[in-house]
Amino acid sequence: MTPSVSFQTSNFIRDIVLEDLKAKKYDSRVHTRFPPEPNGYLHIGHAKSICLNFGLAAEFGGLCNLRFDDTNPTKEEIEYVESIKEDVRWLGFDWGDRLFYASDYFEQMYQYAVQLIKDGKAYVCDLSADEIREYRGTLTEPGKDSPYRTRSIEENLDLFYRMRKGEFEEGSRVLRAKIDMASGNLNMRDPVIYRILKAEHHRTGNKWCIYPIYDFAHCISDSIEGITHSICTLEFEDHRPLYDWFLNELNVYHPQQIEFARLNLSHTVLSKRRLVELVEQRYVTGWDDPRIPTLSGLRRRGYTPETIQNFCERIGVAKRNSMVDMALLEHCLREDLNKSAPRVMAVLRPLRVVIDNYPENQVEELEAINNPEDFGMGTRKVPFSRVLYIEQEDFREDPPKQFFRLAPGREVRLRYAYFIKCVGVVKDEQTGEVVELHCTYDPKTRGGDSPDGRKVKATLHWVSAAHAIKAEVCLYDHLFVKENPGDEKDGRDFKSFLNPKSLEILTSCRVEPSLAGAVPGSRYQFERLGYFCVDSVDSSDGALIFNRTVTLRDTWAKIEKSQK
RNA sequence: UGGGGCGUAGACAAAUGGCAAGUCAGGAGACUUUGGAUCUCCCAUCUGGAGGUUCGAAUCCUCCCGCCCCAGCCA
Repeated sequence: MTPSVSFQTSNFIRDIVLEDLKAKKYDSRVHTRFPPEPNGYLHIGHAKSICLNFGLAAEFGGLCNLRFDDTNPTKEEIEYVESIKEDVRWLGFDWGDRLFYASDYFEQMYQYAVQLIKDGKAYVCDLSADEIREYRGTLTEPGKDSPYRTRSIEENLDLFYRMRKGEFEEGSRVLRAKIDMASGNLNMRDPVIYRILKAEHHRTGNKWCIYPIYDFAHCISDSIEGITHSICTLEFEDHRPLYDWFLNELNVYHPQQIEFARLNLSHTVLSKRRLVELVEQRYVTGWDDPRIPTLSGLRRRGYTPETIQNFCERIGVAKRNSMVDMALLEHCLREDLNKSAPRVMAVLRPLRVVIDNYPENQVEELEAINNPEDFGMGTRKVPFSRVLYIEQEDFREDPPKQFFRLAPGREVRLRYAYFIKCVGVVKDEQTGEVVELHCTYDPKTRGGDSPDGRKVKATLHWVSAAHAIKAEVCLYDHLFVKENPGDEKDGRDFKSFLNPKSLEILTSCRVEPSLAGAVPGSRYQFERLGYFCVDSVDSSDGALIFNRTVTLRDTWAKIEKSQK
């Protein structure tokens, strides 16, 4: 449970823990938990919570439990618990032997509910769901007492027991806490704590037909596990009085609930509802589509756990609702990959180049550095020959101002190879499209330096046509064109902001031969283009498929854009 | 019109009555065999607003304004 990223700034939760430690509260223990409901895939918003909870525990020599909040059998599935475990592990955290389920505590919770009844603090209510809503009142008007509120303890005990036995229909009765129907906090107006659900639970099977509601189950689970700091998101702030009420009435160990603002990321969506919609309605290919911010999607896209941990540390933890710029996530990504990804040359949109004065059948093996940020990663050989491919966008017949790359009559460097000069342009007679370039090379510039000290303004990447491997490359862009697609004011549905260019598939790419056999999931920097990883689902030895994780910063693109 | 929160730069975010950190974005320059990386500099006379307390206020007090959450037998 050692986080590979260390903290740099303080946040209010860390401050609370520090104060508690100083005051020797909770016997100086720090024990947190990450409590997902197994009803969906984890996304980067969950990562913020995971990093916070596990990170705090690690920082202060404490413990963090993984606990599934599985109190609603109608929505939860085993598939999700497996994916959640995998994602937490992948992110870099270890819950040791502390994998728990709220359902582990169902019997204890039942006993606690009985205790509340015996103390006159809970009652069985026969009102229908609609009636309960009516009796609850509104935001500005108090509710009114249920006619069943004054049932005797004996009757309540009997009815609750029979609810458990399955004698009643779903929806016919619930157990409610007896608190205050006039409270300004709606959660305190005699909240339901048990409902009848005749559904099979993924862990307890058909043992139960009554299930506790979140508010009751969560605080008790925290209490049983000896949690010290129960960290959750802002929308539960209103539930804290209830969390405290149950634990006080039950007179049991009492953790403290602390709320923080959930993550919002620009140009994407992080709500479970919207993610489900994108997946189920096939706007994306699945939960691991590289364009969505699920952990499985980010993983397939080529993100590293370190990047995500680092990002989560940088965004901080506060109570203010905010929207983090995707550019920050991408910055963390580039920072990480720049240090670790081996460099390689790949041409996405090939333009054929013939070196007229290069011997027809000659092949040279030129030495290339694997990572200029880390010479320990060594060097490799790349083949050079008479016919090459360069990137289409690296040539302009009529170069605009500040375009330093190849143009008729202009000399540039081919990385690790030679200076070449463009001496001829072949066009398609029909379309006028440039289909081939003729160049000459200067043999004295082998390796890329000229003995006479003459300079070139650009260095291009290239591959040898005869040696390159064909590959497919998926180019990804933001899934949404709008910064906050979740803002559906004006009546626009979030899906209307989908970016039609979020995926572009290039099928005629050429990559250098060293990439033969590249293993799925491995990451590379394609020089001058960006970071790419071998797709872990669709790629194979015979047909390499790369996902573009993120582009390199592109100063030229910025200049070009400002020229328009 | 009830209850609970939150307002510091384009985006995040520190500061704990002592003179507005840091990061991203943006701008300028240096360097460069990746227009990458790296380095340097610039980017809040000011903390939603107005008053007040104080030698001193983003921090304390008062009033005002704005934004978010809550009326599931979801979590």
